Amino acid sequence: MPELPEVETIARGVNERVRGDRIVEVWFCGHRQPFKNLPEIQSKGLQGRTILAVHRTGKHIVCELGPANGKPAPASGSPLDECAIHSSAQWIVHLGMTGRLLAGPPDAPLAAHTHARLSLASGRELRFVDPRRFGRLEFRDLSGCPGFSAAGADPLTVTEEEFRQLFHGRRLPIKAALLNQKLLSGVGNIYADESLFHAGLRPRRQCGRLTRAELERLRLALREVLEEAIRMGGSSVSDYVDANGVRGLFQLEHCVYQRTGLPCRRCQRPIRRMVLAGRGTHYCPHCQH
DNA sequence: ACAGGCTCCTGCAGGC
DNA sequence: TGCCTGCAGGAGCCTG
Repeated sequence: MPELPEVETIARGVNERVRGDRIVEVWFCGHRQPFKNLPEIQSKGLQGRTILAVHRTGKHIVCELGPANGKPAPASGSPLDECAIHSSAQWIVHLGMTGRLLAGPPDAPLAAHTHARLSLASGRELRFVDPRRFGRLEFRDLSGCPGFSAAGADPLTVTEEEFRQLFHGRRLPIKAALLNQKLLSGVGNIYADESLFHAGLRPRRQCGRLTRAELERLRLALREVLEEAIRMGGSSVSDYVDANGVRGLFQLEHCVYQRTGLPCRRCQRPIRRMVLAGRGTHYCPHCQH
């Protein structure tokens, strides 16, 4: 399931391949599910636009687009901020659990559950594939509404003070809070479990009762785990692949996630599993307090 | 306002 | 072997 590191990896890969390319033709399959606004609106909106840049915001992939039938993209290498200023529309992709965004040759075999195909002027094709259809696609014309921004703080850049404020006075378990995208954008089940292990905190701890030192340990653990996972191209559990269709390696580094009954990498005692906030939750009862 | 539970959806694993 | 059931989960919605 794609979380921040997987989405970051995909966004970087797609950006390298399609930046500066122009959308020539759009094909959507008829399923209602993945479209936040109507496929006809998205199709019409996307056609003829140049992809200025592709980047990650929370768990969303944002394609910054130039004006309809407008000028070609700015020279490559120009900073993203500059592109964002000139961006006149966005295509926002959320991968849900099983979504893939692939940039490849048009004659690549068509995967089952392909919901969108964007033909590009270079001859490449950008495809959105999503078997479980939890993913979402949205087109935004920025002349009519503001650009997309994640609801929560980015766990890679959130400061100590901001982080503390997010959890202050809340009574829900820290694991549930980490999964709440309105607080932090980008953390999902894998990295919530892994960061709580590295911070030595039990997932059920009430967030309002964590000490200042514990919260800071968690913030740093979260950042370290996410940055390391990005370096390794993400975690490939389920069927995650990057923009090239290549699997990540961070699943080999997991300390608790999906390691129920296996020995803890630190104390050798068995990892336990429970259900919390409706999610499978993995922890070491000896190393986490 | 907040917290918890249900729902969507499909592929896969396990049991019989 | 083949069928059936249960489980996995992000996020929006509903309820208490």
